[in-house]
Amino acid sequence: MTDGPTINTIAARAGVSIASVSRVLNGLPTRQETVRKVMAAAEELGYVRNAVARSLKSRRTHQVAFAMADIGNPVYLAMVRQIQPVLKAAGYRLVLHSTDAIAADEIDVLRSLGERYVDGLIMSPLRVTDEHLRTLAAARAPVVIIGSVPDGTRVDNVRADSRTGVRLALDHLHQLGRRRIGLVNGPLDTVPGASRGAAYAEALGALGLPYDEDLVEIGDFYRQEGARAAAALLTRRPDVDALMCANDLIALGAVDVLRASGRRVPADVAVVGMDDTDLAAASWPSLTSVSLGSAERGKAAAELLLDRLLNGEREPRVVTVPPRLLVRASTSGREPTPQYTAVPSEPRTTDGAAG
Amino acid sequence: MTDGPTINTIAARAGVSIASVSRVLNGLPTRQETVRKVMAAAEELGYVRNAVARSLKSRRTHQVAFAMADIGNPVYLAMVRQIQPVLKAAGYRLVLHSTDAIAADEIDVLRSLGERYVDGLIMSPLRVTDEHLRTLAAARAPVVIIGSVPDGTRVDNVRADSRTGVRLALDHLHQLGRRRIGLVNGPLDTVPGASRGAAYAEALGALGLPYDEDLVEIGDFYRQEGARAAAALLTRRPDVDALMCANDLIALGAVDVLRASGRRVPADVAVVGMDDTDLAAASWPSLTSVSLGSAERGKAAAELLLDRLLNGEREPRVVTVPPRLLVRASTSGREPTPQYTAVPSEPRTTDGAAG
DNA sequence: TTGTAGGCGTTATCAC
DNA sequence: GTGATAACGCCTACAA
Repeated sequence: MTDGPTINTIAARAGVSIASVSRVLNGLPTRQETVRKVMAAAEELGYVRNAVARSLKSRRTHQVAFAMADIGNPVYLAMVRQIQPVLKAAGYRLVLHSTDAIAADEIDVLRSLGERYVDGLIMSPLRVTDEHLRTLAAARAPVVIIGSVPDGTRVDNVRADSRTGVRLALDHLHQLGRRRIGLVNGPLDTVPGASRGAAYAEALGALGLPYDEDLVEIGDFYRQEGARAAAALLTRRPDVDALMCANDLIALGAVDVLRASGRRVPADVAVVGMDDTDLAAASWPSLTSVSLGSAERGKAAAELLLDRLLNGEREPRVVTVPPRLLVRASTSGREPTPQYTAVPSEPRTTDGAAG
Repeated sequence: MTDGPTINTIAARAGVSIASVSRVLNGLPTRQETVRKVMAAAEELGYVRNAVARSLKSRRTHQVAFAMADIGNPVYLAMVRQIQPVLKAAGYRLVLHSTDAIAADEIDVLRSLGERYVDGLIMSPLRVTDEHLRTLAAARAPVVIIGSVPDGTRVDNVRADSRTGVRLALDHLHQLGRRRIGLVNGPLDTVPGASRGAAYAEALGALGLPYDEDLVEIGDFYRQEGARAAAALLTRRPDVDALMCANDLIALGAVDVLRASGRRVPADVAVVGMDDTDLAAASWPSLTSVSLGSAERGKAAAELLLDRLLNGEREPRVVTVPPRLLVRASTSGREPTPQYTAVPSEPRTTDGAAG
C-alpha cells in the first residue's frame, strides 16, 4: 500500500521522458524500442493510471450520477438495474445519490454538478419546483430528468404515462364486468398521486361510470397505509367490486385487508396495482399491475445522457414510455405459470451470502 | 453551461491572489475585508469548488465503491440501502459496480483501485479465489470483504453465519414435529451452496435425524430453478413434510410447486427460505426465512471501511453477523399482522413515476 | 495578513 | 521520434 508509481517513476526506470511514457501508454506512434522499454517498466512497477489527474486534464470523469428519491423503493431499483449496464458498457461509472425525497437535497445534487465529479446526471425528482427548474437551467453538466417537467423546459426528459396506464386498468376491470371500482391513491400533492387521481376520474367518465367520492380514498404509497385506506374505503362502500391502487405496495395492503375481511380476490373484489414491481409477480395471488416501464425509463434516460455526452449541443428530447397492463391472478383468477422475473436469467448468480 | 469560474477568476474579480481566495474558502485566518471581497466575488460568479483538482492535491476523492455480484439481487440491495446512508453521513459518495459474478471482473475492480478514483472499496465476491487473495494483498486502497475469506487474510471482513442459520431453521421445523425435512439447495460450487449443504447435514445429525440423499436436491438460486428442484424432490419423496430452501427465491418456487400439487403450506409441507428478502414478507403465505443479516452486514462493512479510512494502520477486523429466524405463515400457519418492511418509514416517499 | 511559486499526475504543444 | 515545458484547478510552504 505504498505510493503507487507515476509516469515519472516509469520514465526514470525506462530511461526516457515522461512525454514518451505518456505516448506509449496512449498508443501514439512511438519507436518499437521505446515502447518495449516503457511497457516493461510499467509492468514491473505495476503501474496504473491515475484517474483523478487524468480527469483534471481531460475534464472528463467517466462518471455519471443517478439521484433517486429513495433507494429503498423498488421502482428506482428497477431503473438502476437498467442504467448501470448501459453506463458500464460505455465506460462510465455510476454514482448513486438518495435524496430522501427532500427537495433541498435534490437542488444540492444539481448544484454539486459544478464540482465536476461527474460528467452528467440522471435525476428522478418527486416534484419539480421552480427552484428545481432554475437550478436545472444553470446546471454545469448535462442532466436527464425522469418524470415530467413543464413543457418547454430545456432538458432531456423521460416520462411515464400514468394517465393511459390508469385507463388500461379501468378498461380491463370494466370488461370483467366490474362497475363499482374504487381508487386507493397516494397523496394528492405528489405528481403521481395527482395524475393518477385525475386519470381515474377521466377513465370513469370515458366508461360512462359515475364518479363517486366514497369510492376514493387517499393514503400513502406504502403497504400499511394502503391497507388502512382500503379498509376505510371498504367500510364506506362494502359493495365495491374492484380496487384500482396507485402502486403495488398499496395493492398488497388492499389484498391483506380484503383477505382479512373474508373477501376473495378476485372473485369478490378484483385488485390492480401499479408499477409492476417484483412484488407483483411474487405475491399470492399474483397481482395484476400497470407497468409504467420503470426499467425502460431507466434505460432510455441512460441512453439519452450518453448521447448528449457525445453530442452536447443537440436539442433537448422528450421520451415517453408507454404503459402496459400485466394481467395476473388478482383480476383474472387464473394463476399464470410460475415464472419469476425479478432476477435476470444469467446463470450462476447466487445470493451472495457466505459462511 | 460555459466554463465555470476557478479561484483565478475569483482572485481577479476580488483583486486578491489565488492564495487568499483559497484561504478564505477554507476558512483560514484572513482579514475581514479580504474575506468579504472574496465571498462576494465567489457568490456573484456562482463559484463551486472543483472536486477533481481538489482530489488530485489532497489524494482523497471522498468516494467509496461497492462491488456486488448482481445488482438485480435483493440481498445486495439490502446492503446498498444500509451502506449508502452511512457513507453519505460521513461525506462520501457511493460508486456502484455490478460484476455479474465474474471473477475476472471482480479482480478488475480490485486492480482499478490503483486508479485512485475511490478512497476505498466494499466487495462481496461470490467465491474467493487465490487470485482474489493475491490482488487483495496488493490493493492500493482499503478494502472490506463481505463474505468469508480464509483465516489469516489481512483484510477487514464481514461474515454471515449460514451454518447457525440452517440450524435455527431445522430446529424450528423439528419442534413443529416435522421429521422428513428436505433441502432444496443451490450449486455446491458456490460458497453459500456448499456451506448450506454441509450445515443441513450437520443440523440433521444434531437432531438425531438420518441424512437421506433423496431428500436433497440441487438447483440454482432462482425461483424457477427452485420450483424445478422442488418438483424433482417431491417426485422422489412425496411424503416430505418440510422444505429447507437455500434462499427465498428457491422457497417461493417451492411454494408454487407445492400449491400446484395440491399440498397446503404449511399444513402438509412447511417451507423455510433464507436471506429474509422483501419478498419473504410480501408473499402469500408469508415466508418463514432465516435472515443472514444482509442489512447489518452492509452497515458493518461501511463502518469498518470508514473507520479504516480514518485509521489506516489498525489490525484487520472480522465481524460476524448472527442469523435470525423470522417465523411467518409458511411454517407457523398464522399469518402475522400485515406489515411491510420493504421501504423505510419515511413519510411522503412516492413511487417516483410521473405523468 | 498576503502573494509567489511549486507540485499533485496527466496530457499535449512545441521545438529539436 | 523524442524531450522539455506548460497547462488542468487547487493547496500550501515560504517569503514578503
